[in-house]
Amino acid sequence: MLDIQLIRKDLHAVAQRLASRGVTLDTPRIEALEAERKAIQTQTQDLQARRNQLSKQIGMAKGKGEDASALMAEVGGLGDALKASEERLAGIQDELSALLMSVPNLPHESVPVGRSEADNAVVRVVGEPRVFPLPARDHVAIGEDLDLLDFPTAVKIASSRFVLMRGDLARLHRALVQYMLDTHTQEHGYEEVYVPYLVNADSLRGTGQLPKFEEDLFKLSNGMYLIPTAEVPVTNIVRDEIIPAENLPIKLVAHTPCFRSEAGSYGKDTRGMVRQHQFDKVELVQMVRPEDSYAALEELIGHAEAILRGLNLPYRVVALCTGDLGFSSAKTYDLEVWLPGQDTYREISSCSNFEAFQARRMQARFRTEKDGKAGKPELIHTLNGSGLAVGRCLVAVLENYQREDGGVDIPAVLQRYMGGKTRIDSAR
RNA sequence: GGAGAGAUGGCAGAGUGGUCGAAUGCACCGGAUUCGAAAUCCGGCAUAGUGGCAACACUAUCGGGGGUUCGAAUCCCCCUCUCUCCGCCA
Repeated sequence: MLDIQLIRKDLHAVAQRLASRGVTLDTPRIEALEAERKAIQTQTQDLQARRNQLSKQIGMAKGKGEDASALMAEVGGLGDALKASEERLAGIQDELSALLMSVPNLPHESVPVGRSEADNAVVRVVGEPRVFPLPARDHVAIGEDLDLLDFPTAVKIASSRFVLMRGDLARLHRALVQYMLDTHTQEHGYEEVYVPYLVNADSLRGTGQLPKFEEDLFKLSNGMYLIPTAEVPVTNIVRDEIIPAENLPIKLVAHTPCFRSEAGSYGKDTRGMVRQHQFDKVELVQMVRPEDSYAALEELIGHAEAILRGLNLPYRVVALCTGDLGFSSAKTYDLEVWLPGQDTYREISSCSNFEAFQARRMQARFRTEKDGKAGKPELIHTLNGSGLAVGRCLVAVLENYQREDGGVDIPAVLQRYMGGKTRIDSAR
């Protein structure tokens, strides 16, 4: 959510910045609503003040045993006008807040201006794609030939866009999780948290998935939702909290499954485990002071990169352009890993600075002390990034570490989580 | 799942229709006292919003939502959560 004060003060500048992401703000509607809100709110409050004053007089008169019927008649005359005024005000405020909740964040000034993915800026390229003597196979062929990757059975059990992994592949998946968690907790200073995988609507509103993106979520019959990312439960830890300034920054890491309905993505990435209804992710979340958030974003993308460097996977860092930014983000870097089987870079992590956008929705604040005096609560800045998407990372390992004999080498950093194994061989 | 009790300021806890945004205590902040501290005394101490250059004024908020009333922390309805007991359970 944007700052309503900013919208009141500088509506056209806000509209201009939103235009760079391809969003049109209905400025005449907002201006009209604001003007009416101002008039009606003042009128309502005046009427309420009058009612309160008269009611108090009635109380005093009755206390003294005096007749209060004249006063009661006067305040009775206020009733209809007050009720109408209050209802009108509530209507305007509902409309304004609905409008405000559906407005995306403003892009940071450093974000490249552009309309689509094609306009994103490559920030750096790390590692060189390995050259294979034969055309590289994709992870589906590799995994199925090893008898460790099974889509048909997953379809039988659940539906399309689910996967079943067996044996060493399932273990390699777990090894990736362990490696990521250990690296982030032991080397990057994150605290590991275990969180609910079901969340309520308030939490989803807090991080920005609701109200606009309900169709992307799995909703349960009790009104709760399966989490689409650990960002939701982890970031909402600080919802409605006032954090002592000395506790910042807060750096949390969580491993969770993620559930996405993938509505509207029919036909995209139908082969393999790149786009699934259920996948695991290790998620990094930071809550920081506003002045520190852009430094924290650089740190965050570095932490995600460290995993790929440790696995010796080629990748590149991309700065999303204004038109490609997510709803809540002010600035996003994507991490794209090289997939030899697809002969392309594919997104494996997304690191974003939301500035105060989520914090304002969540009322997540911190309190500073100035000269020993408690200062006013101020909104924190929130960030998060995948560190990394586990399923896609597994795909990258399979495709980059494939052997000509059909086996897969196990990256050196994962071998300790694989009981010392150095390669996965066919069971056949 | 069944039965009962409860939710009030940072904490504890009063308040059951009227000058209640809310007694009192603790905690916290400022001052007095002190060489300094403790103790004591005095004062302050919620959040959000609206109008205003400002001083300030007004409005809303006693778990959440709705209702009754001139007036609701207080009465009524719905919901959520917490606690106790029973049942079930990894």
